[in-house]
Amino acid sequence: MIRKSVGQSESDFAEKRNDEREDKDKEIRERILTGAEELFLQYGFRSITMDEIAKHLGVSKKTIYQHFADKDEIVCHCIENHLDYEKCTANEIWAKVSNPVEEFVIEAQHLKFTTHNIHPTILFELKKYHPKAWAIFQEHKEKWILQSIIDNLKKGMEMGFYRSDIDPDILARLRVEQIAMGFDPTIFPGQEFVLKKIQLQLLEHFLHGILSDKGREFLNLYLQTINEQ
DNA sequence: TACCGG
DNA sequence: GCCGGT
Repeated sequence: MIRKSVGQSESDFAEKRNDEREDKDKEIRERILTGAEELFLQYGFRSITMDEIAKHLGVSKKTIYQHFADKDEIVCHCIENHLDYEKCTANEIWAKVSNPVEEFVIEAQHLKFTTHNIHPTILFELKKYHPKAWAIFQEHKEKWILQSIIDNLKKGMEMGFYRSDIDPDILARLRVEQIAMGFDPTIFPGQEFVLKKIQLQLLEHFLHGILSDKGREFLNLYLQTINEQ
């Protein structure tokens, strides 16, 4: 009995120390990922080297490679983190807005905010040099973004903000590809076009194609009150 | 930090 | 020559 309880408390200690080490590992992993993401977003994946990530964080490359197998793994985790974050903010926006038109507008503002200062060729670097991360992004687009836009369109039709004769499954895909197109530097060369202006134009064009009279009235009034603030 | 190999 | 990986 006694031996058992001593043994247990020893293993408790060991377990506790183990937990603490795992927490530390998690912490440094997250630090590496956030640091890398900052650099990637600003300069792109290709131009940022492992040396620069290490220097940016004030750690050695060795430390980084103790936590990640290679650069590709870091890129993939950055993408996953970023997509989780996007899901969270989308849910927060959905909880706050009063109708689907407002959701589109707030989403676009958020997109404008998050894409402000990001490197325009980032998505095409993913496709070319990090196909695994690209696949993660594509799946997110296909499953999650598409579905939330379909939901938005259906809800807007129910509420009478969108025309009743639109096909949500078709137009949701149009909208998804439209957003992607806005990021395509082969279509909109970065030197000539400003990302946020492109996305805003595309959204307004899309919205005016699906709005009912009621929806258009709301949008005009809504944009007016926003611009006054 | 220096070095190798792609 | 550069950069990921050791």
